[in-house]
Amino acid sequence: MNSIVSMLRERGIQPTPQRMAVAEFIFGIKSHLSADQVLEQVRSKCPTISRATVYNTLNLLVEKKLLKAQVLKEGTVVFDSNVQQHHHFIDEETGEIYDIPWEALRVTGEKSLRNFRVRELQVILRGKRIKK
Amino acid sequence: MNSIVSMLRERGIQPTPQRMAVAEFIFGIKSHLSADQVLEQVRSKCPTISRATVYNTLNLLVEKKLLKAQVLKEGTVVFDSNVQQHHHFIDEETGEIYDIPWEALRVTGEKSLRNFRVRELQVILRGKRIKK
DNA sequence: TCTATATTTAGACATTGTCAAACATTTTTC
DNA sequence: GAAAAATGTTTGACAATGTCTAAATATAGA
Repeated sequence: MNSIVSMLRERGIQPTPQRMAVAEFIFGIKSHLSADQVLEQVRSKCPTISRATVYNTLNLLVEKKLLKAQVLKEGTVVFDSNVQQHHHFIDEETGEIYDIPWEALRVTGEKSLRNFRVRELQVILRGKRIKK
Repeated sequence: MNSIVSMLRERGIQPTPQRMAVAEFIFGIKSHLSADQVLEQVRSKCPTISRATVYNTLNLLVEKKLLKAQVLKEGTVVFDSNVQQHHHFIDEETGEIYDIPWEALRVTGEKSLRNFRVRELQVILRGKRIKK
């Protein structure tokens, strides 16, 4: 039985062909893509899908906590299939986004902030990725 | 002598009336506004200024390090007249952005990241601002 | 002043995102 | 089981953000 079908059904999402095409694509990659980049890729499997449906589906998956929308790039939201807490590194030359494991960094002091109830936090690092 | 005029001249920026209007406005507020919000406000002082000039001027001030462009809001860059290192808190209900002083938080571990040369970092906190 | 350079402008264009209406599906009623 | 109603899904058209160009305007230097 297709695991993505049950994943969607568990959250009360009807697995229409369009939604399946989007979900199968986005859960099959690790990169951080914009909605239009997802559209472009999904169209190769499902050429008639509309832009609005891709946007609707991605936002629905975010609402159902299967996906996370991240504000990391200028001008566009990117979608992250990693919904665990983690940080991000952005290569300033290429724009490429890399996940940094939660355990790699430690942030302290947010508990002492008066006037702010912190629900989540992340560190955004910028610099140059070093080719190994 | 007007301090903004000398500030611009020091960086080799000709202080035209349009640039002065943008600079006086943006350096006189603490909020984080988008280019179109700046346009709207500046037009009340200088009604004939064009959208392109506001975009050009803001980007020029960023290039000359008098302003920092921040990717904090979906869909638009915001401009921050605080160019010192600091963190940001975003109220998830209102979208309001608050500066968090650099000293309020401590981040450790970024020196040990293999494969990444970190040039700058900031913590992005999200939650609810508590009315005092 | 004349000339070269710098700046501003309106509008065209590209990209990202939203919305109301059209369309399809499921449920209810008989 | 068919028709009607309610619900859910998809779509094209539209709005907002940002960049670019070419023409007009302003400024600085000889």
